[in-house]
Amino acid sequence: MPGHADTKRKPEKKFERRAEDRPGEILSAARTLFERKGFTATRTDEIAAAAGISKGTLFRYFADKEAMLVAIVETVQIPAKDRMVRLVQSFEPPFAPKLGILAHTWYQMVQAEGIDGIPKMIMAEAGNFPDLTKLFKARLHDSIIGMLTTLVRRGVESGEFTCDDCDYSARYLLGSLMFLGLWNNSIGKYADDPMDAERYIGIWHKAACAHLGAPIPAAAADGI
Amino acid sequence: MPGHADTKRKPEKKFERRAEDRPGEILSAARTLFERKGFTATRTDEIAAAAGISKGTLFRYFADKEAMLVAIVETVQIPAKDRMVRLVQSFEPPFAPKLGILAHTWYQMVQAEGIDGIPKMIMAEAGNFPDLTKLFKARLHDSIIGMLTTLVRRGVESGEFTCDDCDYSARYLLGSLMFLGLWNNSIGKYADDPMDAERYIGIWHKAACAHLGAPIPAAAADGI
DNA sequence: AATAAATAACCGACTGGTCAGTTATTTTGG
DNA sequence: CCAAAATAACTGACCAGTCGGTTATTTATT
Repeated sequence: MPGHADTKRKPEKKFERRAEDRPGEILSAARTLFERKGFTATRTDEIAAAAGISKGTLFRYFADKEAMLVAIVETVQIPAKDRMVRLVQSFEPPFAPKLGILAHTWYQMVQAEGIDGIPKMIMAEAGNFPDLTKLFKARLHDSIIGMLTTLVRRGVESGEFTCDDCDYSARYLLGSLMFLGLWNNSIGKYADDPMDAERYIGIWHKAACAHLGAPIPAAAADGI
Repeated sequence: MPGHADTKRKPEKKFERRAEDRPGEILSAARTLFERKGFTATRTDEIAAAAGISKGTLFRYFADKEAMLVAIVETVQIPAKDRMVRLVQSFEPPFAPKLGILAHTWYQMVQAEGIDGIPKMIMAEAGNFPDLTKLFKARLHDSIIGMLTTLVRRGVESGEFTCDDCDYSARYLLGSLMFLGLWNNSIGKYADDPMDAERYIGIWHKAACAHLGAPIPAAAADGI
């Protein structure tokens, strides 16, 4: 039946060999799915389908599912963090308004890069993937905490801030900001109660300045 | 070999019928395991073993695994929340020091009740169990946010606080406090970097007071 | 230039193991 | 003796990762 009297055979390729592009395409597909459904809930078949390849091919390029997430962290999230660190290094006093810039830039960046949901995912899967968790902590969290601690210290040295526990203040600043993404990618998302990012960050900035004893910049709640 | 000439058989009951106590025992076992390993990672066989019964019996008393978690939320977490609400209702100005009492009491309570890790669990599983997520949000989170919003409003009315966005300030206060438990039950736990609760809460209290424009009570960082 | 041989990319059915929930059977106790 | 309680063996769905076989592309040979 198929092809009956059809003499001129259209070769109709079944696939193309595009080894160069595959890893990137796989990671892009995986990132989108991880972001939307979480790590465990994302099936490797789905990643393959979204990347336009078969499941077998997936494992030509990555040892296992976890390796895909590790690659995303390493190729997207860590570079993004590095950009933030460089931005903060360029800051000069007064630092109070810079905190707002920092938060807004961070938020815009994770949105643009499609990595908004990764911290929630890592926290959710921490018990199942301790190695990944340690990677995240060592290569991302520690480095961000260091950056913030330094920023607070510089503010104290310049006389702009007061703070008697810079390390935990940095943890508090990061934590209270991270909460926005954690909430919006879990309960906020699945119980239909997302928080408005600008509004939350506005409060965060105001509270951060107050905590550090700095006068709150007039336009604290404005964009960027 | 076994039993050979042992004529006097010790009946040695295989089980007892204790329908009254089973649900509570099951929930207690489940709570401990959920707390330690998370919801998905906890096997129903483990719960049964910990409760000293067989797996089949588990499903005589609970429709499914999710029902066990729902029951824990309803019988332990919601009552605990109600106690907090009652505590807050009893507060009189000045409210600034009461915020510290609130945070410390909350922390001690969740520790004592063994429900410290539940919010992290709910967030982690939000996508897989939307009904549970909505329950948590409607019966716990909304009610806590309402309580905090009212507290902030009362402070504003009494002239102690300044705040132009009570709702999001309440969300911020709760979120930044919740982060402690989220962190310590995920990355902090599995990457060996738990935060010191007293120290974090001390910072939280100081920042909260600063944000609300209230003088920081002298002993802000002290226990209770 | 045509074709054969070699290689690397790719496919998808399959495996092995896991686990929530079910059921046939046994035990208990009034 | 019988109904409720409990057990233990079972089922069926699920899914990460594998493997034998297939196809596209490159290289070698004439």
